[in-house]
Amino acid sequence: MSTLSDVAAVAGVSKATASRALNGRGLVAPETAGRVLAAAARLGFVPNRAARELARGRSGIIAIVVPTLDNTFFTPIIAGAQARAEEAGFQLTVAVHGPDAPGAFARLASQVDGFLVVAPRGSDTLVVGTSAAKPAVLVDREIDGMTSVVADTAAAFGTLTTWLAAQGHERIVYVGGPEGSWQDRQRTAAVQDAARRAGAGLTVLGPCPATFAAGVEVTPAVLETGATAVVPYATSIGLGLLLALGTRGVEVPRDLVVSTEPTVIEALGLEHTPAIDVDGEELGRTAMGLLVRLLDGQDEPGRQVRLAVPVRG
Amino acid sequence: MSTLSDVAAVAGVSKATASRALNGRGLVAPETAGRVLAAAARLGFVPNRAARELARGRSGIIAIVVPTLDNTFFTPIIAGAQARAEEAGFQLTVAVHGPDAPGAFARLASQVDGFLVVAPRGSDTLVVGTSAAKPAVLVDREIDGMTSVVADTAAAFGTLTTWLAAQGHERIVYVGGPEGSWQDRQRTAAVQDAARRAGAGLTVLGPCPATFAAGVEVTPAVLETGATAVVPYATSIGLGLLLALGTRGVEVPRDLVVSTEPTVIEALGLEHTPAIDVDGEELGRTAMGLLVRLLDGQDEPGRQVRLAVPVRG
DNA sequence: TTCGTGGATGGAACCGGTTCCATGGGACCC
DNA sequence: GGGTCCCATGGAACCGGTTCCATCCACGAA
Repeated sequence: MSTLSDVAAVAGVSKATASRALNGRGLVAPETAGRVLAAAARLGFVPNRAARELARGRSGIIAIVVPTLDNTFFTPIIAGAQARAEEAGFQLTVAVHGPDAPGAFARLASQVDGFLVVAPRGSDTLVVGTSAAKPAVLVDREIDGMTSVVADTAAAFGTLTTWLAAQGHERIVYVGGPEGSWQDRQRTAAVQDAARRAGAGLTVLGPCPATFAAGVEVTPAVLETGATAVVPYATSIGLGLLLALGTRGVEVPRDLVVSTEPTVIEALGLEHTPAIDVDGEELGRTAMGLLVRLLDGQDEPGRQVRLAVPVRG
Repeated sequence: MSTLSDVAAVAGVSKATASRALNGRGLVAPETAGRVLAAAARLGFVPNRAARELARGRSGIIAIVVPTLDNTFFTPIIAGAQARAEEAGFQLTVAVHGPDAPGAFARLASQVDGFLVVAPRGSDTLVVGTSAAKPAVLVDREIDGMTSVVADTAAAFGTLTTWLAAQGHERIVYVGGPEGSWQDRQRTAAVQDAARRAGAGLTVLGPCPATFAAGVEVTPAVLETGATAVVPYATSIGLGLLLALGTRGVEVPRDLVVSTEPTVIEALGLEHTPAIDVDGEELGRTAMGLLVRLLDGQDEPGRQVRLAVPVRG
């Protein structure tokens, strides 16, 4: 492992100049910079992260805190954040916050430069309090004063409901998400509003955890309403529904339309089925982008970004 | 943020002694150590990770490299590894290796102390070569000379096949996993062996990517064989099968038995359906445990651990 | 009493970068 | 031609720990 001193020696300059040349800061003669860069390349120089962190007083690590890894809604977010972090020269660590969220934050806070917080549930004050120690960006939820980025699924659910009503569906079911979910509150309101405007009957079921099993379980209740269209909170719930409907001989979408996401439609060859298309990677990427700006002081906390969510009718 | 110097000053000792007391190494008089610990507690001292890394020449970070986060087989492994890493005082970063696996390794290698490698596919030499720079533990795959831990699903698949044959199934289908998968080779061999011994007819389909959509797609081919039992490589494939069978009016398990995992059985209320129960968290925990021992020099590379996988008939 | 021994402690070097500050030299202007 | 200013560069301090080595002290043995 070669060090900065080695590079400096080979290039015939001091450590100080070598450091400046490699970081692109400060003023270095182009010719000198070229020599340093060449030397670094030849030696395969990789800066020692620990030394850099110590000198800069920054860890270069960002933590993304998610409730679980078992929900495929979160994983693309992580992937997107990871990609963007790498571009910006940060490392990402994934922390799963179980029941002991505050404890987990406290332990991490001194180790990282900032947080990406994915906390769909839990009280506002808890989220704010635990992530106050370091700059943080809230993902897919909004709290006043906190920087956040959300997929505007509420609007998408509204559009989708309107579309269903326009297709002649007079009885629609919305299967709600987990208890206390911020997004569920938004979506419920949007769906109710859209149904009311369109004059369609709406039944709201739930709360339901965002799992496959919950979708299976809620199926009888859905059928009981006599509805011709279902809008489930999450893809996992929708899959559970589809599976349970299949075993009951209910044909989709002939007997009942179940809204879902494009990948499911494609996989199953469903037709005449509406879908919303949340780009989780984009969500993660954007959130990380905001956090990097916060850390660089290019942005003040509190900015709220909404990403449009396409609806495919 | 208080530093070691602060702690030393408060305790009335030198930095050297304070360090020794806090790390439990070297010899420190019990009375002195007590004073240092008390001072540290009072000041809320948290050692600066970067400084410690720099001095020790160890980063304290371990990377787990997975092919994707979208497969729920990998995520519990990460969770288990994460838990064990925390116990041992390591941080875990999750790296997703896309097409550029060697590049990803090279960039990471200088930043971390070791690797957990989850590489179900890809050639042996590639895996060995890319992870040779740092101590590594291979997860759910075996390569001579590398430390590894695998869930012995091959044995479980064999047992399961035997059980199916004993239940009277004369025609069985095994839906194979992704092309080049090490586990798939093991499982195929085990299933073939068990079927032959039991005198049951076996059709091997595939290769199939471990996705939901692949399960849907393979369904017609499965039905065509006239088999009464299917053993899919992965849970995701099995779910696709179940879904597609439902839409075709094939009742499970009356018309066709589909082996799966316990959580699916429970969710769907399936009966008379065999399941194998891979404990992903345990896999991750064990792998991390092995890596920690490697890093501490308590173990030589090359140890291979197999975890038994229960079969529920 | 003195020497040897070993445990507790402190001083200081060191890990590998970053950055403040001082210095030197060249170009430009008067 | 001389003075000024600015830019490129180097020296050295510093980030906050760890650890080698020397020192000091107390105790037991000769």
